[in-house]
Amino acid sequence: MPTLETEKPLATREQILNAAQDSVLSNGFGATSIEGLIASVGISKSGFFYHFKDKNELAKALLVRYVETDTAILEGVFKRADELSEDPLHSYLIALRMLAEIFADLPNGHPGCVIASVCYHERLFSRDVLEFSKNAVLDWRDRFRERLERIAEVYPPRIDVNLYDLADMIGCVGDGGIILSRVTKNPMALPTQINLYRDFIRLVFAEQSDAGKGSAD
Amino acid sequence: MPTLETEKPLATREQILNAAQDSVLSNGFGATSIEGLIASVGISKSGFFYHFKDKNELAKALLVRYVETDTAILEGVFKRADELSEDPLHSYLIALRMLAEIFADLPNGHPGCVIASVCYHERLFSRDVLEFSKNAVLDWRDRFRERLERIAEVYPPRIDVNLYDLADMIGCVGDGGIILSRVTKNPMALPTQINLYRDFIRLVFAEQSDAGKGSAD
DNA sequence: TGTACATCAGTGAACGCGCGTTCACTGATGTAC
DNA sequence: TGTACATCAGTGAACGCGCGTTCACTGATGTAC
Repeated sequence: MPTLETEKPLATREQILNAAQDSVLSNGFGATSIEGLIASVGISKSGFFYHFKDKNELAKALLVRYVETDTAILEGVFKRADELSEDPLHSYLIALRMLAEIFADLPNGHPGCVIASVCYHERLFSRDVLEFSKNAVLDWRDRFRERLERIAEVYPPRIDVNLYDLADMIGCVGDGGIILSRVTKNPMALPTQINLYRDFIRLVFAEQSDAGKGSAD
Repeated sequence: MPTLETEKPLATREQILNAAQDSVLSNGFGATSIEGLIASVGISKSGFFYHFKDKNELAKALLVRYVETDTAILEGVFKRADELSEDPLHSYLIALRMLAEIFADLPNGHPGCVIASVCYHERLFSRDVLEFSKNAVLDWRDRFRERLERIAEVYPPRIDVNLYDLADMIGCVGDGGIILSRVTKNPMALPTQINLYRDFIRLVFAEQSDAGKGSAD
């Protein structure tokens, strides 16, 4: 009586990363001990060092995995938004709404941003880890900025605004929203703030005097 | 030949807190060792324990001091802004500009937010520390919200917006801006984001059809 | 003014535990011929 | 198909260092009478 083939074995390395991310985001990297991780995963200490040559290698792997996951989520959201509307502003607003909904649907709220955690432990990590972190942020900025440029071509901005900064702002509101959610223990704070950024975008680009073309909502 | 009386002795306790804040914001609390602190301050380990009964007491003192300082800065900014304009929107916009300038003038950028650091180490701290942190955020929200209410009475908001959320947003943009500044190593990212929030406020409340009363800038 | 005591701001030595890391080893599975 | 070797995914024991904390003590200053 064989069970379904869809059961996931969940590789040991992945289990370690899950336990590590949970601990790093709630205890900090310095208070995340290998001893604690192996206890929660159920392997020996040598088992850990088979997967990661040292603790710094664990941090790097954690960061890489987080950035890859987040980038994939972002790409997915933009792809679906583009399928729903060809208008760049429409699509951008839909994507933001989707992001807010994804975070609102997480049962315990957003688990925390590994990039933010790394930046508050910066003296612990090597230059390449910090560079990777920076490049991820610049990549996300570029993805948003490129869409904002396309919007600005169709909808001239109502105020003089730098599109790089406006692209950065979603990351700021996101990271700040996560902190606000955690501190106030209110998971909805993050999606609420994302929707507020969305309102800002609408005010900057839409609802011009040509009201005939319909709401962008 | 006595030196000026204005020379500050800088109490040992204050020196410890300065060294601790620097380390906590750049290494994290777990990787901040008492051994390291006493080395940089130049006292013995027992000297440290004379001032703080344990490491958690240090965290609490750090948080309390940070919140008090930040609250004082905020109160000062609002007070000066109120002296410069009686109009609630004007005053709010002036205060935001001042905040952005204060951060822009810090030579190495904002040192980091202790509240944010605490929230990314939450499992390390006792309930009262987390409560204190939460209350500080709720207090700041209230200070901004109360001003936004007064603005909304004079300038009906152009969009349907929750003033609590709009008050929270400055904190989010601030915390997110600090992270952006650190990750991209660009101290100007934080003041730039604050000015972007300021643009949002202007779009929400000002530049209504009654253009006769002059720019709010 | 002198003396007794209290408080302040620490020192110095010792404690045991847990940490990250290393090393020699192993049993199961995969591959070459 | 059998045998030899390589790789994978770990185990178990030991290491020394640094950590937070405790304890008995101290010299300088402040206060009571």
